[in-house]
Formats: sequence, structure tokens, C-alpha cells
Amino acid sequence: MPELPEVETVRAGLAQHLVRAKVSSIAISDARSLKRNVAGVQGFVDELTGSTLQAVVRRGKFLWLPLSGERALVGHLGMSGQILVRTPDFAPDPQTRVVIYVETEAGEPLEIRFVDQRLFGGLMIDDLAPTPDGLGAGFSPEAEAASVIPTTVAHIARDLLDPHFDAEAVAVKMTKKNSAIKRVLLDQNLLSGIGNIYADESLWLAKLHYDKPASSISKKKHLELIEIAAEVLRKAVAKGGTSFDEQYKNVNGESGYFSQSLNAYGMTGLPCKRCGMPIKREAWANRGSHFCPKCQKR
DNA sequence: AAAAGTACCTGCGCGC
DNA sequence: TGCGCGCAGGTACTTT
Repeated sequence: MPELPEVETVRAGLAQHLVRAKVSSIAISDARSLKRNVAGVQGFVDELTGSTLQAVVRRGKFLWLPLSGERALVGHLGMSGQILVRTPDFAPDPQTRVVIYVETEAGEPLEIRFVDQRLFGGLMIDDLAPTPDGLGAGFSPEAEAASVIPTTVAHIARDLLDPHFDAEAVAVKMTKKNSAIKRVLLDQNLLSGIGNIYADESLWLAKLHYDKPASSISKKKHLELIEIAAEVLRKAVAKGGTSFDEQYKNVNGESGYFSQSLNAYGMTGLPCKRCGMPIKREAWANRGSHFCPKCQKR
């Protein structure tokens, strides 16, 4: 569910409260939200307790909070995850799986609540390793991102808003893909941050059909699509992301309002804002694709 | 090696 | 009212 703009909204919210906060204790009510946790629940608790959260960094849809130069708390929201920052007196949030109790730099006690309906998201503690190119690993304006990345995130490509994102190189790779253009846009190993909403939105803006083979699209058009997608992501970040229901919230439990700007996703049956033809939804690759049958020809 | 398919979960709204 | 089905913003693993 959460794509780059939603995750960035969460990152910024966490950074506001948690930089240099110290972990006091942890409560795990559902260990299924701890992923790849070879050290066990107790190992997770032991390592995190007493540690200081140094920064909040994001690459694509992944977040991590360095605990030192070598280890980090990594989080992913999956389809339905939220990370809420609450004061201790705040009412319980349904589907809270993990609570990390912290004391902020200013000495205020806060709770980081990891909430997740479907359990596709999760937290883990992981090693940090140098990035292959030696450049900053992700986005973290409050504390310049170090050039170390969690090993479990290393295979994720730089996202479209990353200052080191190489649009030219990615566009060349896209022309060589023998897959549908939408599948390529969703390939986090090639370019990260785009999910189903922003893929459909970008393709609508670029007037491309989701199932058009990427190899049949020129490099120039791929570059245009990349720039369109980056702009959509930037605008969505500015509006706090897209919220349709209770599933996506920022760290304060508030909805974003980019849904007002959507042209294709979730607009099935409504007139295309360019030509008036009803937007169509088709099942595709185990998900839905929304597009204008007139503006977006295969 | 690349590309496609499947598994992992819970809960909601819909039609019957 | 109840039940089964389809649907939901993602990723990792397996298969072809």
C-alpha cells in the first residue's frame, strides 16, 4: 500500500521526533511482525533496548534507523503497515504488533507503534554495509545519509527522488526489458519507490498502455516517463501521500490528500480527465490496472 | 539469466 | 443475517 510518498511522509514524521531518541523498552504482541529475525524475539529486544536512534533514512519504500555505524533497525510497511508516534496517554491503536518505548532527546517519553493489518510489513535489525558506489545510501536530510545500507535493502535500486538516481542509465536498461512497461516500473531492482497507484498515474500522464512491451518504447520516451513519475512522486510527497481508507496514515494518524489529484487509479467508470472516455480497470499480474482505453493504446 | 507465477496475511464490501 | 468471493497501496521465494 504505502509507496514512496507515503513512506517519505512517515520518514519525515519519525525524524521530527526520534533523532537521538533512546530506546527504553519494547513490547512485542505479534512476533510475526519481526522479519528475518534469526536472533529471536529476545535477541531483538536485547539489542534494541538502550540503543540510540541516530537518524531516519529511506530508500524507495524501505526505512532504516541506524543504531550505530554497523547496525540499523529496518522497517517496511508492506501493504497495510503504519508507524505511529504516540504519547503514552494516547488511546491504544488497533492491530498494534510492536511498541518501541523511547525517550526523545528533549526527555519526552513517546511510543513508536508498529501497526499492521496484513502482516506483510515488518521490522528487523540488520548489518549496515558500504554501498557499492560509496555514495549516500538513501534519503535523510536531517542527518546526511551515510554510505552504508542494510544488507537486506542493498538489492533495492535507488529511487526516483534519490540525488544519485541515474535516469539516463535506467532508461537504457528499460529499453532492454522484455516485459510490460508497468511491470518494469514496479521492478524495485531497477528503480524503486513506485507501486500500483503511482504506476497507473504515471502511465496515464505519459499516455502509455500498461501492457506495452518496454522494449518497444524509445529511450527518449522512457526518460520522459521517468521524469513524469518523479514529478508525480514529488507532488504526492508534498500532499502527504495518498489515503483511501484507514490503512494509510502518517505518524500522527492523519490521512494524506493526494487522492484528490488521482487521474486513473481507483477511477474506474469515471470520465478520463483528458478525453471523457470512462476509465477502465483490468486484472493484470495479480492486481488491478486503471487506464483510459482511448488515451492509452497498447 | 530473466521473466512470470505463487505464497505470505487480515478484513472489507459485495452479491446471493 | 450469513457466507463465499474478490479485492486491497508489496515483497520474497520458486518455477519456467
